[in-house]
Amino acid sequence: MNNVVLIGRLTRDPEVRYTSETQMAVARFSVAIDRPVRSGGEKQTDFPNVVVFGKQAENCERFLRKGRLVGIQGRIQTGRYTNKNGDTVYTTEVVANNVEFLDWGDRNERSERPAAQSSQKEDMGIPDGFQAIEDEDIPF
Amino acid sequence: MNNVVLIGRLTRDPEVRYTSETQMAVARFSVAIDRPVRSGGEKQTDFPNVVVFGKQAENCERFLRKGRLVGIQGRIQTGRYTNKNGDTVYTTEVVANNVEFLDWGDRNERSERPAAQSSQKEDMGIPDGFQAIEDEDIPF
Amino acid sequence: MNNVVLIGRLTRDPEVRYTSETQMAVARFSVAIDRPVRSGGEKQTDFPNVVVFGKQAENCERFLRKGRLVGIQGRIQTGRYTNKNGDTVYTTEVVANNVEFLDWGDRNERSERPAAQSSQKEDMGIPDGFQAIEDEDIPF
Amino acid sequence: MNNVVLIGRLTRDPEVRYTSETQMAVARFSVAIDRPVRSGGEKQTDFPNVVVFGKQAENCERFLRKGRLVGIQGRIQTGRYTNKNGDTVYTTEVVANNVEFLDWGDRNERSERPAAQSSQKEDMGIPDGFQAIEDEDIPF
DNA sequence: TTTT
DNA sequence: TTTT
Repeated sequence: MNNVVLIGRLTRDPEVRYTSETQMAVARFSVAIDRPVRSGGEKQTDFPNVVVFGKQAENCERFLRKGRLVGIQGRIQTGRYTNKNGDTVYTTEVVANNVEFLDWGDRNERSERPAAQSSQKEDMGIPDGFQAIEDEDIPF
Repeated sequence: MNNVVLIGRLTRDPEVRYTSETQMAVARFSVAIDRPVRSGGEKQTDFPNVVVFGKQAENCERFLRKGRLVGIQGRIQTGRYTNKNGDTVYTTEVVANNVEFLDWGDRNERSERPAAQSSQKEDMGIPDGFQAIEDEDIPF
Repeated sequence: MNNVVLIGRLTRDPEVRYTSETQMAVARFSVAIDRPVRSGGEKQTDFPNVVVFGKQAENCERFLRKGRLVGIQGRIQTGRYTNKNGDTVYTTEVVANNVEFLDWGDRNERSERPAAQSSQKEDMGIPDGFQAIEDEDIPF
Repeated sequence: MNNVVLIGRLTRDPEVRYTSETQMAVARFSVAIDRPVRSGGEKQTDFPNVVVFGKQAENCERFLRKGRLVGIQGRIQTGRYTNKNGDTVYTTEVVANNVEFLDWGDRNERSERPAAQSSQKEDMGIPDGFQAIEDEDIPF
């Protein structure tokens, strides 16, 4: 069992690359999640990193921008690599199974597309406030 | 372990009553959550019932209306009672530990309060997109 | 977003039926989950109902018995039907995506199979403490 | 919303220190969680780090050992620090709200205590398969 | 590297 | 630094 649910705002636009063999999209971003404020305490925020694969990653590239609110269901994945100094770096990120777009704002849209509208969302088969996962999208 | 996370829209205004001894608020509502649409399938929706206690219930009464989008973290609670026909009715509901208001819309507001605005939210100590839980609110 | 995680013990042996057309297995059971005990309070327990489909349901039939400890990841599903008195009954159950067997005990085994052992588990391709979900098992 | 549920086995004994001012216990460990095995794929495992505070940390020190199975409910916390080379290191860990001991094994027990038994668990006020969180334990 |  |  390894189950994560997050609701937070993108700290920057998603970064998307494509795998060389299958040209599968891989989107990465981090989300800001404010911790519950203790009385008399100051605001604190966590910034978990998120990875999304496949068609969902393509939708992230099209629709998500810095500041957008998203709901994420996924799992924690750990890894490691050796950096240029030769020491081991440990990584922890959230692999998303499902990304829901929780505000369809009209600001911060990329220039190559018009603002999201109800009709457009339906054209794309994207129900309001929900984004289905397709089996063929899951590469792991 | 008994952990539930929901994101959905209120199917009606919250119903709020107060316990007789301590005058603690108890808010009840249900949320609509669309299931992921299977290709070729038709839309289906679940309607789990939600209960909230204490100060959070008071905030639900003030700020939540039918159609609002909320994020809920809580647990499943089961119970039973005997109805007027004398047969046992089994109940299942989600007891919320945390309710987050995910859209601060300007429609459907109750008449006795003005539309939520940034400054007002800060007046109330309610951070945008998050609603802290206070220890003294938890009655269970 | 509709995400549930439970850890609890089966209140009875799973009930399994098979759909008429595709002969897909459908397993049903409920689990007992003790609530955190409040100091000075008495023990209270929730009994959510769980449904499992496909190959996972078959594994539940083979390996799960009353009293076994399971971890469940799934979602809340609501429904309704009309009973023989003609009144509408509302239902809430947890549809499991993943069922993990958390104790491989040697008691309460069905007579038609020997006690679970390490070698047998490996024969069945079931890793210890984890039960993979196969895509073809998911009927919704 | 920031919600994590894990079930996994300790990769080593918990490390416990006490804060200097309040002498609050802080336990740290990581858990091994096998990923669902893809057909034809090889086993892969994640190793998220976990932190526990207060009385629950003390219980971890007493009862948990390398190899034990635990259920954890908590949240993702990120941070950073500067290492001796002067570069920034980013950290991600799971802050546990609740730790459940899922196997009360008789091996790997520390010498200063006998094997856990039903009566002893009740003596300690620890219900079987569940470990309550006390309000005064939560330091954040 | 941090969002409203 | 990795568990059964």
